[in-house]
Amino acid sequence: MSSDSLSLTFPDGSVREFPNGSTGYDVAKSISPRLAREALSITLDGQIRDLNRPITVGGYIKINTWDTEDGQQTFWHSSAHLLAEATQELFPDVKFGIGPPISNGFYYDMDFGDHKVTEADLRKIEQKMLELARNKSTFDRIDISKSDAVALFTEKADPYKIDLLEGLEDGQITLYKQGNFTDLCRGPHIPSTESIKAIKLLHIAGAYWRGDVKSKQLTRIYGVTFPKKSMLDEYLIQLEEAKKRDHKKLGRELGIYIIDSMVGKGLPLWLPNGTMIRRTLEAFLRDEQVRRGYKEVITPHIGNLELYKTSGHYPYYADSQFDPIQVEDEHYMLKPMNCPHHHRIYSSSLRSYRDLPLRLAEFGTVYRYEQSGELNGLSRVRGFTQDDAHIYCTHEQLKDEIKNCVDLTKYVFNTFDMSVDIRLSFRDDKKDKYGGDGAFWNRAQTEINEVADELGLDYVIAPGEASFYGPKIDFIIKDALGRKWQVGTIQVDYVMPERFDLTYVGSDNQKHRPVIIHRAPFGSMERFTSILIEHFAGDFPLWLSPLQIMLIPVSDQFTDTAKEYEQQLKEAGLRVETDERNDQIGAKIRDAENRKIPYMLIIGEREKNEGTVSVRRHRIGDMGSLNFSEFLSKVSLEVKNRVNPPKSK
RNA sequence: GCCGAAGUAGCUCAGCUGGUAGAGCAACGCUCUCGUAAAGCGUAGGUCGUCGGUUCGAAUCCGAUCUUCGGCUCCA
Repeated sequence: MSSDSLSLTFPDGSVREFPNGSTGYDVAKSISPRLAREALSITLDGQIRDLNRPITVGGYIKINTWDTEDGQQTFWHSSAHLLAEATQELFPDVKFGIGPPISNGFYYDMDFGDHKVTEADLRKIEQKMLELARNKSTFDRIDISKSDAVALFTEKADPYKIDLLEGLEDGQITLYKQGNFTDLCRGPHIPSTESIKAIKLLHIAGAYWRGDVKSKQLTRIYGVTFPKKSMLDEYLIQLEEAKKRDHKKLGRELGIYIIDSMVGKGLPLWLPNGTMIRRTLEAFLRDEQVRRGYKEVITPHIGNLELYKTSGHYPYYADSQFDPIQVEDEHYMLKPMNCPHHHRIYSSSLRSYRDLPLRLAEFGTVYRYEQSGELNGLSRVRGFTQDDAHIYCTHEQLKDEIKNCVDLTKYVFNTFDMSVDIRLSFRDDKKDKYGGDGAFWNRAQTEINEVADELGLDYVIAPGEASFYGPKIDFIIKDALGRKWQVGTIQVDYVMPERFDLTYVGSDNQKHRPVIIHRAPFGSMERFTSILIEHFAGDFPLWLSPLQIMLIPVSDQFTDTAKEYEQQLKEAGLRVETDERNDQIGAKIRDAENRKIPYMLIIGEREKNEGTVSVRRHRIGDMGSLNFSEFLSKVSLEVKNRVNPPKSK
């Protein structure tokens, strides 16, 4: 290959030669004029680059249009610059922080001085952005020396940019300029503001500079942009749909839980319907755990402060615990976790290697002080119940036990057809964040990694996300609004056995240290329930639904027949009610549909005579008539198999 | 905790620049005895989150406070 030409490999595997110095635009144009028109950037060997930047080295190339994630990121990154330009026009004294693209749009952190940004400001900035976009300004890349860059931002009196520059090396500093706005930026950007056709600034938030609470709090403006107006409309409709699934809204409408200000912030009260769901979930997991050799225990809601000094949780997590309670001469803590209690159960008798693994499980309620601004419905609370268990095992048993935990966790999520992301949370190099011996840590991380590979898990490794006593496998799920929540977790712990001096007698008649696995498939019953509400949009599978069947007599002369069926269904273990109200059936059906009751049985003259029921399925509609006994066996099977609700729409 | 926004009937919301509150649904009562997403009529329900201030007069303006929501920070 001569230096005058470039060899580019395309996603379909084809390889083509281009003159050295060709731009992404040239390449796109050689494929089709339409692609050239729609291209936003290219990805060359995994790196996103400007469309109009000359390519000097060959490699794997992708042309990024709006339809690709890389294309959207480029688009939104440029949109952040447009937001900054518009803001600068309207508020010339504003200082700029950072403005990256995010998974659904972009933001820019800015220092508005004494000005408080309002909704009205957002609308004005939006208008200015649209106006500037129509100028069709190009995004121009400028290579600059560090000293020139410092001089430029000193002149602009932009302290945050100068702060950023301090962390950068000379020789790799670039600026991007569009219209009258120049920003320190590594890029890349779309060719011109022209393609930004629809803009919505969504909300204002405070954000600390560099994420540090001690730094100045800047004003963050979130926005989203699209190349077509219709896409924005569609996006806004989607947002509305997501809000309809919000567990805080459905939680109230379906009588699942309330948060009462007199009881306290972050302290949910489970209503009868919610309690039914939760108890059913607990029974589901309890049965599965019994099958897998767990023993259930019960421990109190408080514990002596000494317990948490021994574990190291106190004062390590003092900031997120409720203050100790003084009783006579002693101090007690509302328990922030269940482990220490379980460790003491382990210690309560001499353990032989023949006793291991010992798997102690508890639906244990814990209390943590969460900052008030962080509380959120059932997702983030101050008192919650973990489906906790601690597995005490020998080192030889560890990997199999981790596998069993992964298997159980996956079984749980599969039951609900939920997709989860798996994260291996390891430690980073901030040593004081973690307890225990470094050698134990390395061993535990290696073992977790090996298990994940042996099971063929699809995972990402997250340094710095470990707990203080050990690395973990975390299961992460997204809520209706795309926010991520950690649900299940599996943690390997070599630290607590040391701190609590846990031992077992081995076959060699010597004392040995067990290893502990902490695990919770649901994580927290509160959070998991919130995720379930949003996952099913309130349409729970039959086995979980608080009320499974509503009997609807056509008029009150059929109420007796309905009540007979109600009795038989109850005896079969189903949750049933008869709607005896003096309403027309249309109204009763509508009411049952709104309450998201899985089955409605309509009973009138015909059914009474034939011994049948007319079956209506929530969201599906009339399913015709069945003999009562046929219906009973159908629903019994549906409960037994934990069938997920039919998907429509 | 910090930044921003919002609190009017059980729920969803109206109430313009100050003249002491209004609708729909739900609830309750009566009538209708009804066939797959809303029958008709009527009744009751609010010291407008709370406290203070301005004013002849405050749901409306100002301050404080509480709660909730969206973020930030934190998360064993």
